[in-house]
Amino acid sequence: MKTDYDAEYFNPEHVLECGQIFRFSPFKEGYFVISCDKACYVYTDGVKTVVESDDCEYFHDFFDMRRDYSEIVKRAKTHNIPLLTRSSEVCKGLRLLNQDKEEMLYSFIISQNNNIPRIKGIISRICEGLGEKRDYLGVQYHSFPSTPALASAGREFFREAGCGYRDIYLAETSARVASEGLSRLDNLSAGELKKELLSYKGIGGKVADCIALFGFGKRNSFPVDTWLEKVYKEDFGGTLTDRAKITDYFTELFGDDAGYVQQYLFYGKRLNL
DNA sequence: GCCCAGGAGTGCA
DNA sequence: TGCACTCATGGG
Repeated sequence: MKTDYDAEYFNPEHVLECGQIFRFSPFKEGYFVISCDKACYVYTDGVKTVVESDDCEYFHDFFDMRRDYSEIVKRAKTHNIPLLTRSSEVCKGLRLLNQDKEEMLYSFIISQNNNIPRIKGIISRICEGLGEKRDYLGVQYHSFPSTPALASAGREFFREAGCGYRDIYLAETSARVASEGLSRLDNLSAGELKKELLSYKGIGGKVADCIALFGFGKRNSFPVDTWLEKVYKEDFGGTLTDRAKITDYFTELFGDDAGYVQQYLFYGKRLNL
């Protein structure tokens, strides 16, 4: 099955390369994208962006197609911040994905003090070791492992997958989630959710904000990493150094658009716009 | 060899 | 509470 969308506010490169997802790779005229145990092929053909999948309904929601991004871009420009204006215009095809909670939880624990190419490699090896084999369009891939599979893998498995010192975080947190589930995180406000996420081993402020934003749809979250620290200093003239306070500054400034703005700024800074 | 990467945990004042 | 130190690992 395939579904096509207006390409103006749906650019696969912007959506995938902006750092919110780690399981995708160039494929034919576009990208092969994996989420949980599902896969799709996404590419742009002229003025249309096409999604091919066995579950187009899932990926319709995954790519956040019910939301009007022209309004988000319009509001971003009203702040008159040069980097944000440039980035939201050049990257107006960027969309925030609605990703799986558990996949985000484990993926962003791995992301701490790490670089994106290596994060992708580690996650890929974990999926190959513990996930289930799948096939779509002749491509072999593995599902993201279930929490029980992760919990029974043991610390040494994660070390061999290249996680480094984060091995213990994954072992402990997956064991905890295996025993108590994640339903305790449902129906919480963004503030309450972050507070709860901070109680897991390996989850600090920045990672909690990423999980809330990408996994729980808390679009008023604003993760501050090394790139956003640089944006804060160079493009907002900020003087604070505490990341928690910088996060507060941005969330108060951008409110319910904070998460979208954060992605425009993060990706725009990395592209040196 | 150095510095950096979508940082967080720990110990100590 | 604040702050320095440490933690694997691969790329540039």
